[in-house]
Amino acid sequence: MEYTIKGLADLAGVSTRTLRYYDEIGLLKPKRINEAGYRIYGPDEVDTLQQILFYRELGVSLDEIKRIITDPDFNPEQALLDHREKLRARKAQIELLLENIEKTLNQLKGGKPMTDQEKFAGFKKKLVEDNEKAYGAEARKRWGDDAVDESNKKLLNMTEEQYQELEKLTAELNETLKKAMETGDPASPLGQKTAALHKEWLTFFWKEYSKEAHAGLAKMYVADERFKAYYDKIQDGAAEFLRDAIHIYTDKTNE
Amino acid sequence: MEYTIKGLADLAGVSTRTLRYYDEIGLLKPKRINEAGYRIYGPDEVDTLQQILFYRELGVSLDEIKRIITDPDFNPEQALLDHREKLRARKAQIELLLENIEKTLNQLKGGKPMTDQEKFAGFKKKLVEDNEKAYGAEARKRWGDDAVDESNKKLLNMTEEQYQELEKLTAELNETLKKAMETGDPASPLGQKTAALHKEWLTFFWKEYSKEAHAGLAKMYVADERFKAYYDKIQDGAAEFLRDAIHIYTDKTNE
DNA sequence: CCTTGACCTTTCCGTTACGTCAAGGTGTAT
DNA sequence: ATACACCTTGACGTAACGGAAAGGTCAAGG
Repeated sequence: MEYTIKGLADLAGVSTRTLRYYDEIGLLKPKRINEAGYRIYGPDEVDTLQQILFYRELGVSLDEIKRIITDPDFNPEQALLDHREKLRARKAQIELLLENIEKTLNQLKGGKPMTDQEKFAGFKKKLVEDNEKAYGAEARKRWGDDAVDESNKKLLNMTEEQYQELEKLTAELNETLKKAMETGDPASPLGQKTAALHKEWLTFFWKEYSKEAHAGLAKMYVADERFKAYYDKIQDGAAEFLRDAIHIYTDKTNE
Repeated sequence: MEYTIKGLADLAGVSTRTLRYYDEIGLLKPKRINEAGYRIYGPDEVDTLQQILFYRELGVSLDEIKRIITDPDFNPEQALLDHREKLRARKAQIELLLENIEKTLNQLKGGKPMTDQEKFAGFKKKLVEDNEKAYGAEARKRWGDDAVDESNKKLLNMTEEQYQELEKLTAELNETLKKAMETGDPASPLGQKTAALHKEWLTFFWKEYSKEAHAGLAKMYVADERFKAYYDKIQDGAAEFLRDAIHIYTDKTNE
């Protein structure tokens, strides 16, 4: 099937100006030009336009799209799989915004107030994209740790200030844990200060604190390899020490 | 809570440049300017920015947003309800695109081929918006029948050509129906031609044709007030006549 | 006290992805 | 033969910022 410029434009729901522009920048050249100078598009161009629109829909710049689809290694199937992932992420974002609306409506009707943070949940589209790019170890090499940390911070929806406070608290926690381990006793004042700091640290991530959950997390610190490795890097046996300290801490405040 | 420009920017996930621009165009003025000339934002500005971002997310121009939120009749709750509707529509559009991807992937793997129309299903975002605006009888007054017809055509995902063919066919069907009714006999050649034309007309909307479904639709034409009114406007009793003609037609080709 | 470094200001030019004329050629249905 | 709906190439306009220049402000640390 062959199309004139308006035929293809109507088919795809874009303007003829758009198709001429795509021709101009070399993104989508017509299959041929007829005697009268008209642009004639064929089946291949139809499929390419479909791919272009998928990328455009996802906010990729035309320049980038051109780079991608003219790449000799371009794999249409993989591209579609990528699109699917992105679209699912976008769907999730919309669901976040819908939740946000429900909360805001609730607040308007005299329900519980929202924090300023919550008011902007779901809007950080670009940041989510950045995170996607930054995902994985390879990203750290390509953009450096700073970029990845930046992205994480944004994902956590924190202000600069809060993030710095978290960093400080993390450092203090690790420092105190190290010192406490020198005493060798999880029940010692330093050991218990570590547990208290850990509770404070947790409030950055948890909406509500409960002793049970805290104690449960402590157990997991030893059971889960990833957590264990993180704490053992500070000092060998740190995960176990922290677990014990937390258990004593949560038991103590229980009575 | 008060924020400096970067504080609010970080909170909302926008750039400071964006906030300065919003100030410049009068969309979001800071609560006050301090002695040093710094922009200081308060709680009201936080809430306004949230509303702005909702509208922006939905593709409303900043000019339009300004008009909306400075309107003395502006109702924040109604606005949120509107946002919710739009977001749900967008979610539906994404689901359409996801279906499109599945189909395209299936075709790549040697599954059944897609029509060129299908390849662009889900992309007509602007057209869907237009349709939303054009929805309801009031819209016909405001934009005229042409605009609404245009929108309908696009929604049906037809090319200009196909649409013209449909219009022609519709006219021919109505014409033939009128003439056939003069004979008074649904079984007459003209009556049967009407039924045949109706079948052809149906293929514009149905993916697959079956005599049973066709006969069923004919019954509905009489039972459903809306359909009955449409055909009776052509001539009184037209719905019944067409139903009978179709029943004879589908019975005949049955044997 | 003085210097850093992260903030803040205004001004101005650049960019992307087209929309919108303008001025003219083409194709075909009546 | 004349509409009328197509097509062409310029060329200018636009929205919503990004980014750089040139400079003022402020809290923290040596």
